[in-house]
Amino acid sequence: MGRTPCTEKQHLFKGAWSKEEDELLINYVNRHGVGNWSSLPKAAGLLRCGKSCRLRWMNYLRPNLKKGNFTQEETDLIIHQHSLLGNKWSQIAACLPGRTDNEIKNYWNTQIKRQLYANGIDPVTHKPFNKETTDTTDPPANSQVSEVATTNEINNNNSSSSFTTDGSNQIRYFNVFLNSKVQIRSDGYSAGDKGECSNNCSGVTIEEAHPQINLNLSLSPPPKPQDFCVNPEWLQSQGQQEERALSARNMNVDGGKRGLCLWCSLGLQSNHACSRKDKGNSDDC
DNA sequence: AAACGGGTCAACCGCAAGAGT
DNA sequence: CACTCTTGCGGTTGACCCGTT
Repeated sequence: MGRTPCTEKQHLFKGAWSKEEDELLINYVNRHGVGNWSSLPKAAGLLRCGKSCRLRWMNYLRPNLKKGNFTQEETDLIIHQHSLLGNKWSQIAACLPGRTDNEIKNYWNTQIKRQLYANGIDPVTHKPFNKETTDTTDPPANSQVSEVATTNEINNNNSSSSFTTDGSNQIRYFNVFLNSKVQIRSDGYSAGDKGECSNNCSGVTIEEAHPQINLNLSLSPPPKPQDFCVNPEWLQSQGQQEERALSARNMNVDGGKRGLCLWCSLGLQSNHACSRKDKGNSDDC
């Protein structure tokens, strides 16, 4: 006997939530907390399936949700985390307090992905498109992009001059993200609803704590991806260090203005987040 | 002003994993 | 061990918005 899909249950609403439904759900959760989602609708007087209630609460109604456009730091962090985790939206969301997996997924699919494509970067592998490989959804396992060095390679050499660069934006992209060490939480992964991940990053790098983890950007997920996440402030400081290092070595590989955000450094000034309503976060651009 | 098309995002669907019985 | 139930996740859909023609 199969389970009856909640959508097939009679007398249950679907579609957009009304203000009254929202209030019923909020009032119930405020009084009783989140317990059993399957029994919650009936107890709260809602004609919705538990799944729908949970989704509404998690993605829209729960407190401390951040509304509005993504900041440049958040965007950078999403791309970086995606390069490590792939489409593990919930894990990426855990590193961005107040953001939901659904929100991040939408943002990725509607904006980031398109911009990466436009700039010749495969959003799946985070590598430049291989000229011989047009199927980006399933690149050959042994495909290599000669210009790309792994994080380990870069860190071992401690210099971004270790791989060939013609000063392209793509190389700049990899300098930014591959040189960013990844922090591992000391208390394990427990971000969940509170989005507390970024507050608890310990500052231990993957190389130090998990030397077996392959940081090469690829389709393959890391052995235990939920174990690491990036502190935005720390990532930003790493980016500043990178800028200083490049300056000291006279290696401003983007060939342009210093202090550029990722999008500008990729040559995406015309249509990236800086030109959005939240551009106050990216004055440097 | 209306039609059209592209972008955005809330919500749904199916699946998988884990817990409970 | 087998089955059901619940929860959570990722992919997809469709309504809505907005700019363009």
